[in-house]
Amino acid sequence: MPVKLNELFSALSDATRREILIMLLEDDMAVTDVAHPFDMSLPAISKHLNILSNAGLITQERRGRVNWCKLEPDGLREASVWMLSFGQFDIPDIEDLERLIESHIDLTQTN
Amino acid sequence: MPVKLNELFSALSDATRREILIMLLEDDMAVTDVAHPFDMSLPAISKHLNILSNAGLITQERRGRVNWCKLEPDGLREASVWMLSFGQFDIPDIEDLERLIESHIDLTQTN
DNA sequence: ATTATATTTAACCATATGGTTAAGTATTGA
DNA sequence: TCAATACTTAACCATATGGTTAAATATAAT
Repeated sequence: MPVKLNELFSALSDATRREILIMLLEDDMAVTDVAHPFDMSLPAISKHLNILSNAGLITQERRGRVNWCKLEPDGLREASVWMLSFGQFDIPDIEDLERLIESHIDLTQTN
Repeated sequence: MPVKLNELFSALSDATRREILIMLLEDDMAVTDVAHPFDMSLPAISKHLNILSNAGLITQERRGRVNWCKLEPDGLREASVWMLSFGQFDIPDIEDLERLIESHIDLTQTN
């Protein structure tokens, strides 16, 4: 099942969903725990997680009554290939990248 | 003026707009010429071009009565950094990338 | 068996999105 | 000057999106 660029980019276009991805970078999480930091209802978060699943960015695995959410890093690959293949810009400086990875602050841009 | 990830990813989530970007990869184009291959009204294309402009993906420069559209490749950089900094996946194989760049077929995915 | 926990589903709502057609604005050409 | 060209703007419409609350479901704990 090929990743769909529409759904992939659309999933990434929402700040809440990007924040969820960043949280999942740390560790797998239950839905309730994903929801906790957000000023938003649980059903709203549940919807966001479905959108991320459909975009192939996360997977969910139910064990008992908790649904574990796990980052699916391969999901980003297709979009990154699409963008890189524009080839008009350099791959960003590796040190900038490392700095970004170390502190995720720059990733959490909310708009 | 920092690029906004919401607007950037949202702009990229539409197949028409991605096709427009690919067209502009070849050369700058007038609005009418951008619109030509699409089965869609001129105002619709005009709106898409505005969205791409606001996302920083293109610039428009009016000379006389024609509005020239130009790809702004730096616009993609911020989103690519965001994605690459997830760092969980390898930068795609350079040969895959070159193959993609040579034939844009894989870029024109319509969904 | 009953209750609490974890989550999804359903119904609803306001606003955003992507399209349309019709009218408006410049600029160019005859 | 008048008409054609190259757009943009306005008004509208259907559907999508992102949120809500209330009810339903399934598992776990008492």
